[in-house]
Amino acid sequence: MKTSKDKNRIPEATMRRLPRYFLQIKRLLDEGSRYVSSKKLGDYLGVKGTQIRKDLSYFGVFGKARYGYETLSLAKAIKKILGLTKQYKMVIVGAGNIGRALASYSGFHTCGFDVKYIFDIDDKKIGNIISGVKVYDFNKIEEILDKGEIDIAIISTPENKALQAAQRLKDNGVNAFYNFTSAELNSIEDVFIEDAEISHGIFKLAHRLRGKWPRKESD
Amino acid sequence: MKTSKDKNRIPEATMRRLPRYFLQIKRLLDEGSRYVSSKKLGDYLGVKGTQIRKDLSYFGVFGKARYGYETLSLAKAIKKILGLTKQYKMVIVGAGNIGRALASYSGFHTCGFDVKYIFDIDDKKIGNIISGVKVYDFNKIEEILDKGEIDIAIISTPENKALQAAQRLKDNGVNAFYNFTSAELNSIEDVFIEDAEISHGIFKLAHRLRGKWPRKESD
DNA sequence: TAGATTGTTAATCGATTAACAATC
DNA sequence: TAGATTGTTAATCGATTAACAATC
Repeated sequence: MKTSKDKNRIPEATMRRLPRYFLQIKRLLDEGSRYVSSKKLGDYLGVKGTQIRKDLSYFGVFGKARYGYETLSLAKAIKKILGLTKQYKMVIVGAGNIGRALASYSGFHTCGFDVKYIFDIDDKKIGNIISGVKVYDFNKIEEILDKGEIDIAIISTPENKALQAAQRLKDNGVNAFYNFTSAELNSIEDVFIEDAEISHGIFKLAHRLRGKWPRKESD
Repeated sequence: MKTSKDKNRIPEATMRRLPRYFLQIKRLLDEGSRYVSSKKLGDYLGVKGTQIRKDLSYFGVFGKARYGYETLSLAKAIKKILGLTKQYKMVIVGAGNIGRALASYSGFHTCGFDVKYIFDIDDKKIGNIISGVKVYDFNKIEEILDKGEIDIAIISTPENKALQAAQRLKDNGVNAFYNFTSAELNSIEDVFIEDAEISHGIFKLAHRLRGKWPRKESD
């Protein structure tokens, strides 16, 4: 496991907030706001102004005293930080309920994430078209994918197939995984993993409902 | 915003790990393991043994020196902590791609989360049955729901409808929300909110692919 | 017993925030 | 100018982990 002890490393907490900053700034842009202060942006998101200024300072993003941040250039800066200036090619592995929903998810396409292939092992699904994307036989994946062609794989298989699927994708040159199963993919070396297991969130809600605190992570 | 400064408060970071502990222990139970050490459990999850022992100590969960933790009683303890000993009644608001996938998501039902109603405002969807659950007219929600009947609402509407939908649900006695939209629901007072916006995760992956660090949040 | 593993303490590390001089 | 807001420093707060006596 390659851990960077880089002094210039971006704090994880900052990275968790950045997508929310980005989406809120896009909303402000849509409304025609030209400037936004860290205070005002923070109020929208339940974050303190100092926090936002500090987060942005890691990236050398500068506002103007008295005016705040220019929305358009801030949006561009965060877009660059988040790596949204290039296109990403994705595959979805597992054409179940979640996989199909993700294939149709508009948020990917509008931000430069293109689903190129969907894979499954079910003959009834292979050959189908989901949101304009064809379902291929996962067992023929080596014939279909060029090495290095795919940037990100979404894993939406049954839990007990997730690890072997991800490993096989890695062997084919994929090294970023968005994992929607509850499987632990930690054992795969030298790849990026983002977990998005749905039941985790509902467990946390259940805990808070029982215990009655706190309302949000950020509280 | 009611923020507990309780000294006995469970750290957020602990709460984020607990669901993963729970699922891994269930896997171990399925394999027939009767005991597991904090070291071994941690190795499965990429977490240090001390971390696990500390997390569990907040809840007064005790292992046995030399043996570790008894899997069955540990599973029961975490189940209780997470509030999974009771049933939760849910509604899904928005019968789009994500809403339909969630209605069919087996992870909810098997853990005691029951989807009672699905709501939408589209006449073409109202009256349909999705995974055995009927789609109702959101505009008649007050006639359909008894106050206090519903524990958790899943928000899977378009972004620009999310806030008003959640507010209307709150007015009908719902005070926990699992938000799958990118809308910010912070402005609703005195409710529990868990965000699960899909694009946030893919943004973080894109950032790491660009910058090449770090592989996982936990690294 | 011997040794593996516990729960807890204290040290370290990282993230948040109050305070404030600089500045537009 | 006057005052709002910035970027940064230093203090605080919270989370992780090394160390270790206790214990099964």
